[in-house]
Amino acid sequence: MKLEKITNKSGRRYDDACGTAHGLELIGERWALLVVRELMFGPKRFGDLRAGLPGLSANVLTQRLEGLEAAGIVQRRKLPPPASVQVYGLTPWGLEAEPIISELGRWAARSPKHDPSLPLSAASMMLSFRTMFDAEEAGDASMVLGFRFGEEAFVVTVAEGELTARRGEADDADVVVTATPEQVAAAVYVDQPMPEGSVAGDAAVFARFASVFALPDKAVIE
Amino acid sequence: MKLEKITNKSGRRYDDACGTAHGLELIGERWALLVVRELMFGPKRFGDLRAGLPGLSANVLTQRLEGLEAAGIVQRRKLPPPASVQVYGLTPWGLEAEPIISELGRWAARSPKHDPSLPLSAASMMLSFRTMFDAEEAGDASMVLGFRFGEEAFVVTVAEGELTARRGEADDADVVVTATPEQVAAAVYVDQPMPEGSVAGDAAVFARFASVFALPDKAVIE
DNA sequence: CGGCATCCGGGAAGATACTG
DNA sequence: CAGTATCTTCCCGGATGCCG
Repeated sequence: MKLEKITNKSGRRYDDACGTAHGLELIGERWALLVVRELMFGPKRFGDLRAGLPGLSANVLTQRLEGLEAAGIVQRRKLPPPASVQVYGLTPWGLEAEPIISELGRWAARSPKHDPSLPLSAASMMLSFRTMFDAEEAGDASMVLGFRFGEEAFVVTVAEGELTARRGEADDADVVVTATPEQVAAAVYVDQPMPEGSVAGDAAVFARFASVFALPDKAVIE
Repeated sequence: MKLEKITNKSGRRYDDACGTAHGLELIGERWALLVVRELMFGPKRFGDLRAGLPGLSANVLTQRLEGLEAAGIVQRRKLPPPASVQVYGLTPWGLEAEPIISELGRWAARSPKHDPSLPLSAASMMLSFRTMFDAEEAGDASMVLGFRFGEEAFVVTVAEGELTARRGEADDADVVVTATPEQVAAAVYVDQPMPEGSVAGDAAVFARFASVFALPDKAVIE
């Protein structure tokens, strides 16, 4: 009694002209936006993506990458020899999805149910700097920090009320932090001390840096 | 040989401290963000929600509303007699999700695959005004428009480079439009003429109004 | 090892019918 | 009108295995 259900090419559409609905068709599937998040600081390999997204299985990651590539958000490239490795990177348009991630993160951080003690990827940590930076509080502070999370290194610059964060080694940093993303989050957002020896250089700079971030107040529901 | 899979109360978490990941747990399920969108201009009844979301079945809507209520995003209220009707409305925090919807919509409108000829709800149309308003283009224009989509009526005001849109009857409007959301979208975004008799009042005002919106350029992928 | 196909169990989404 | 009950379909997540 199978009714032939002529599958209309992809049964699960919203059929809605609204841009938001179309956005959900593009990046609304489970894990999709987090894959984009992981690529926000540059291309990554399949395995490195998995490392930043515990719980995401290989077959689902393959599906998401296929979908994102078909949508024009992700591009697979082959690094030139001698690397000759396949990597996945965002297209310029994909890169412009950052405000979505930021707004969603800023809003959700106010949830009473948000648990900041869970694991955190390096990309999340760096993006949260951009999202939670308080230009007012920073004033005219000027500093360069290096962060090293295992293999991944980042440079964060604060100057003229602006914060920039990018992948890369810090050559002229005031302070270099070698730790886990979770430890940095605890120090910056919950004012916990960093482990011994994890902060190399001017510790006062790191303390000042930590002071220019603040989690938003929790939303009051009733 | 079943391995006891101690189901941790809700098998599908992201286990990620990132605010974005938590946001996806709150409003990342299918349809959830669109339900929030439909409530952006005020509380609605169950059936009216369905009307704005064709394709969403009753049982799924029930699940979404339960989830959103548990998360503190939606509140069910009972209107005072003689209405005595149950409605669903956003909490103050839920209302603050609008930037997420806007950013997602603005970004997705640049997708090469976006099809603006699909059906459109009244709430989507009104939100798109807020999202796509070009203050620069508006200059010092000042006008009041009324929109009527079947039962729903809205007032849109442009003044001092700002646009406001809210539910309500337009008493002092320069022009009142009675049409479908799709027809308005075609007129505003694709410069098509409105049907005969759908624009009551100063037609020049509506023309000027339509000129202060523009769809963003399509993203170039390669 | 990285990338991807395949099989399977569980659960969410979708359609329809039914109830107060 | 506002949901609930039920059934089917499909997606997600885990395991395994193939191939470069």
